[in-house]
Amino acid sequence: MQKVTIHDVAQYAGVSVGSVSRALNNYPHVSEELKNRVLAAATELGYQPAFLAHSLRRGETNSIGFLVGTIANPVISTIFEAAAEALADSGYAITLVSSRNKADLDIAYLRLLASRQVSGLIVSSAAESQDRSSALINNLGIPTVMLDRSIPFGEQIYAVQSNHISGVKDAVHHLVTQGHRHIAFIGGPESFYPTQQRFLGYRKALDEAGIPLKRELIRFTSFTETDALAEALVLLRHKPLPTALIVAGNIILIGALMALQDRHLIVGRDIALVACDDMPLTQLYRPPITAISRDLNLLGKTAARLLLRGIQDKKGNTEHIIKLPTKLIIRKSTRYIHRPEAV
Amino acid sequence: MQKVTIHDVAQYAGVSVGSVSRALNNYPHVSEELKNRVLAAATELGYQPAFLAHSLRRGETNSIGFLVGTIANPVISTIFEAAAEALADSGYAITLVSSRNKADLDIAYLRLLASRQVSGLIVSSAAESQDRSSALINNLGIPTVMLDRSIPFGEQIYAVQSNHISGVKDAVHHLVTQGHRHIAFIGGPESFYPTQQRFLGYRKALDEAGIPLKRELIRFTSFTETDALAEALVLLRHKPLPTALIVAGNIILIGALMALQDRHLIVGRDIALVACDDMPLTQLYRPPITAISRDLNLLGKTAARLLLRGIQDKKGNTEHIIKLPTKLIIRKSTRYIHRPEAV
DNA sequence: TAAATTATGGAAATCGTTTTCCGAAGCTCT
DNA sequence: AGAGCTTCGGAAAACGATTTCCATAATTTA
Repeated sequence: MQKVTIHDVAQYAGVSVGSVSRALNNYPHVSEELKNRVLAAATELGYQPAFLAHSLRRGETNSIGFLVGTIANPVISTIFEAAAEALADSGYAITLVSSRNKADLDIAYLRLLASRQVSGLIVSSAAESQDRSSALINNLGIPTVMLDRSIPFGEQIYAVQSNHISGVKDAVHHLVTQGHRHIAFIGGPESFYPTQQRFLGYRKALDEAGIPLKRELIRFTSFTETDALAEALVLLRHKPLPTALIVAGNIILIGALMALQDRHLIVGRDIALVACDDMPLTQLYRPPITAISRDLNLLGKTAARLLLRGIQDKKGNTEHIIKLPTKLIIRKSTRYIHRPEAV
Repeated sequence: MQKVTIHDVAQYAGVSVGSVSRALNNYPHVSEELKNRVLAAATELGYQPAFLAHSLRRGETNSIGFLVGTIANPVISTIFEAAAEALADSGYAITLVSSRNKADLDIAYLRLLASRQVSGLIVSSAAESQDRSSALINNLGIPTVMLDRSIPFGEQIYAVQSNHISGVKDAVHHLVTQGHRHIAFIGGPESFYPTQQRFLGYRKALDEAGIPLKRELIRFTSFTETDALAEALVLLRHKPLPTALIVAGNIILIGALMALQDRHLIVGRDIALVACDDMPLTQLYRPPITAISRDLNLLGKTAARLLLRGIQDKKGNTEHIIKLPTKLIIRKSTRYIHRPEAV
């Protein structure tokens, strides 16, 4: 299992190293006969071009960097899986780094990926201060796709986003139709783009329905289940109890469900519940939970496609932001008609 | 943002390139003064050694390859997250490839990772024919840790496994204590190591309890929810209905729960349920589901530690297989005492 | 037939580091 | 004063491929 170099192939095939390189890289002015001979020798010897030497000379690594806040989140990992398949089909390998949503690590990892000369970047981190990493991404000069984030100014920076605004608006409208007027909202950090968008949809929909915004029905939390549990408990201890709850985030949902169980509130009977992202938990919960669904697979594939185009086109003549739809899936958790109590 | 090379640093600091390299790599025979001057110049210019050139010369990439069947599985992604943190702390970056449990892709990706000269390998794929990939891993000569898999013969091959046997045995004993005698089992592919181990525990425990094995209470399925649903339905249509069901796999669990809901069977009342791996779904389901739990974080950390040791120690004087415990967490899904009906 | 094109070989430069080898200067220690 | 050690510079080899430059033979085209 010694490493077989291009010289070995050249010698084995009885040709020069230059010819081997030309044959292997589909250069012009190379005869079919020689090409076949080289290819045969290469497979015979099990030759694989040394990645490092190849990349050093070529100046590109055929690998892309993927930065996430955590991969231990089914939504993220599903998106990654889809993107990874598309990228692998195009011959790219992925270096995945997880910053645990720490801004310092975001910076460090971006530098790491840059120093490894990745051909492209997909970023889905959620650290509090996005300013520094945005500035860095701008300076790097590497084609970058942001996943469900607002994008920096740069030329080579793209984004694929979900239409959270219309998703949450649909949900609120649905709740209002059911008779709800005390609709609570709990989401991730206020600085977090999807939270902002969802909250915006929440406000717009309430406004359209002529329902005044009540600050005490709104909570923002970190990404941990325990924090979400604590914040949800605050919400559920409010008198009068909100009749509906919109949970903006799949991790937040876990904390919210814990809080509901802790308060012995039955979903769909004591309180209506809407979740963001349709996952096994929302489908299988008793009762099944109404969810603002989106195609995570499509999200990942689109990100990969956008990045590949960005790597090829040096001129940014493609769309920079792609917005994907959401779809409200109504289930039993919101299907009981709520009769507003007298005030 | 031009690339600044070691020559620039040398010139800027007024020293030779050799001295820069020696200073940066902590070589002996280099004065404090020169070292500081070089370091200052390096930070001043924002110098970062070119990864490719560095690795090419050094012969190691400081990166490890991670092969999974799919990362879109919370169990896998949680393990990955833990391992990634430990590896990153030691300065390694991870190239993650997902084979979608296809044997051909396993082989292709292993070759890819090898050609990229990864320093180590963590493998958690689950393709049907493990023979070819095992042979390949053997030949690669790269330190490798198998995650919850049986290990090939090789010198540099390690594994960290969970004690599924005792876990399932505990579960069966618990069910028997509750009065159950018709205990069904549904798991992943029969060739899949964790399935084999869990099934072994099932058989042993039944044997110890003096309960004969009934073939019609046992189903194996693929990794997809839809297949699991179909197989579970077969099981649940059996007359008489088994009074308890052990589900070996978190994806399988999704299909099983779908089947139970389809048959309008209430978990814990109509049938007792035990799941493998304690996840949000098992904790939050109504009623909460008894689970054979294991510390996924520890699993990942242990794999990373084992691999790092394997990379340093060339002599294999460390333990090659580490077995981690499981713990039965009893919840309401098995807490109703079952009264065996007269036959 | 002259000119142009095609197909190859051979040698060398290049990518940016690390590493080695040799030499020189300075210093310390008997 | 000579031996030995430390500290550095300068040059060059290596890592393994790609790429370029030039030369040469064979073939085609004008």
